[in-house]
Amino acid sequence: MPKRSLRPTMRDVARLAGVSPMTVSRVQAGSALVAPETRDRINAAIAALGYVEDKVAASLSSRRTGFIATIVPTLTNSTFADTAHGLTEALRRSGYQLLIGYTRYRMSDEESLIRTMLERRPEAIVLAGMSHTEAAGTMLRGAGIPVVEIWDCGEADPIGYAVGFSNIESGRAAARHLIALGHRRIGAIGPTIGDDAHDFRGEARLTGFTEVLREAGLSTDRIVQRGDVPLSFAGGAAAMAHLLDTAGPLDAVFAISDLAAFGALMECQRRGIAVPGSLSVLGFGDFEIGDQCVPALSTIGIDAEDIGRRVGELLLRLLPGDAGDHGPTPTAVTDVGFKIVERGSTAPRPVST
Amino acid sequence: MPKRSLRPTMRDVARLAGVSPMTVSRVQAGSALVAPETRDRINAAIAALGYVEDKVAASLSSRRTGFIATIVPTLTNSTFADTAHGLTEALRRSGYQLLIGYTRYRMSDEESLIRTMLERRPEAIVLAGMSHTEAAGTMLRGAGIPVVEIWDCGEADPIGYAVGFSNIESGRAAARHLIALGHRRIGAIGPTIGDDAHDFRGEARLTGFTEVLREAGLSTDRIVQRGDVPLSFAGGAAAMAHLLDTAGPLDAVFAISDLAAFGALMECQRRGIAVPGSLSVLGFGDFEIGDQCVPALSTIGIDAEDIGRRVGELLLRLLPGDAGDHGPTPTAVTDVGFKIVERGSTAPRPVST
DNA sequence: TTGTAAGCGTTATCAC
DNA sequence: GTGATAACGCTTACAA
Repeated sequence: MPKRSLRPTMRDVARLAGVSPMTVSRVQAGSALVAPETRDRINAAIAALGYVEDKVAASLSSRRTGFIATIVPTLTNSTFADTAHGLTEALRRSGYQLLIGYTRYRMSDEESLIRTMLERRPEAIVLAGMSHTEAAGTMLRGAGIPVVEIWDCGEADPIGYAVGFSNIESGRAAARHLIALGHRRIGAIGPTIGDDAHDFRGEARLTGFTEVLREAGLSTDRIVQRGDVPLSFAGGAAAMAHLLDTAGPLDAVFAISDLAAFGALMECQRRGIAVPGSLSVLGFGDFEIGDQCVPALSTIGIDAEDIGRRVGELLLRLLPGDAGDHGPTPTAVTDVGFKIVERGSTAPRPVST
Repeated sequence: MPKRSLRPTMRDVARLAGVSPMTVSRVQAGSALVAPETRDRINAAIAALGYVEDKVAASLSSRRTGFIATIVPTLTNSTFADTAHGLTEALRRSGYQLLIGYTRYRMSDEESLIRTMLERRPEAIVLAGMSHTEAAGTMLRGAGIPVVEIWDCGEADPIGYAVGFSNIESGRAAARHLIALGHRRIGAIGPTIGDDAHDFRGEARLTGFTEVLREAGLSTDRIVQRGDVPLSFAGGAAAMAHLLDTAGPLDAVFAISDLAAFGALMECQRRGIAVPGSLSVLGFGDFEIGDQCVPALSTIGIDAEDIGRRVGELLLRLLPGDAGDHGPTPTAVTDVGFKIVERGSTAPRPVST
């Protein structure tokens, strides 16, 4: 029997207002079935005591925590932060609370995070990617709540729902675009494939890219995978340096992330290599930096915030809400697509050369 | 009386293992006071049923939620994401869970977020800045849990603890640095001061900067505050364009964030203005991008991740932990300081001119 | 080493 | 409109 709480409880409020706890509970829940005077008296008591509802107890009793578990690879990358932002905004007025965790791109972290989050009894779980450990898959399937996999779709069946795009297809599109510009000696930059740490989506993009190069009869020798997951500025610059030092003449380079592409761009700048004059650089993700740098970065555009927003709308329809009718049953897969954003870092291959 | 849960409870595990729920609870808590065989039997039952502990109930009963509430202005900015990361890492093995919320730099959002988070009964609350609404201050003081204000310190007394640095002093240091390089016609870039949306820390930096300019007898007319909070790439570029268009000759510019400084740098590049040849640019924050761009950005360095780490260590000492001795009582204020990082975007004023 | 009893602060349910 | 009662699934405190 723990020592009595320092904070006022609903009982304290009820006592002060001269009603039963149940009536206070009704006021908290915004029920209209309370007499206006009673409500005022209760609100006065709440203010007087500085009462703050205990949602832990409320959650246990009502069996609704209002938590949405969200698991992403990293927070440090604006992409997933944007998605979390979109999700938060979509959920803003609904009273749901995001429970955010990140995996550092490690499957083992993801697995333990899923368990930890499930212990908090979220009403839904949102996580990046379609690849999980076996134990993770079992937990997700047995969780009894909506599961939404994001940032990828099209290749495999989702556990529950999926909101994303085809990473493989986006990689293929990148390759086709560079080929269409007349480039032939094409390179690509991706991260090292680790044991536990994986950027599955970046790898899928590289896979699609490689496929198209091969189909076009072009060499895939200029595809480098080096640097820690996730590849950032410095990793992109280092990979570019490696390409430049060892791969011979080069027409164009695709990086699996704008961060790496920007690093590559800066490496070119440092070496006095004209972009796009003598080398085209194509990024991925449409990060804000690509729009601002000089030259502006051509990229494959993904609307990260929109992914979050759509997940929020999906959840609002899936979860029992006070809004009543939630429309038709949602489809399992939402493909938000991608688009090629042509800016200043890509150009047709010069006629001479 | 809600419908019986679909998930197995501790009772189910206990029944299957032929023990009382209390013994299962002990196993979950990692108590050594359980016979090895009993433990094995219970773990087998847990695995067989796919039992996942209900921390909602555990929290209510034990009065320990394991939540640390964390409120930052934005997640989209790598700075606060880094701090959250540092905090998470410091807390990783302790079993505490971050409850992250962001205010969009709005005091009203902060206030409602504090209330929402307090309802979840966190064991500590961490939030950016020392400025809060009156109601927020009241809630924080009455919360009965450790309060840690971060990213600023030195000017006011913290509610509980503070981990940060003096933003005013950092602005002063920025001005002194540019003056010491010989610059006289000095500008600065900050965001618009909104009604509800405030970047108090950025404003404080600008205040310190302005003070020193004034003390040195230099004009403060080149200090522009425009663009939405928080100032990012595009805002910095626009402010730089404005300065260049209207402020006449300019020796150097300080931006209250590296993001804005990078935008300013790119604007110069677009206009063919040599940096640092004819204009020095100084940023703030030591974001990764400043280290990678060309020219590399001189900046005021703050170790964002370290702030989070220190908060985590502070909390570990403050909170009742299984570790027993937590060392001496922590001091109220931890100043992590800042340092001037000289890179390629600043240079002494050319002798001629 | 294990079990019993009571209760954490709220809400569902049903009676008044 | 309002209240009494019984949970929600777990842990504290103490007994055995």
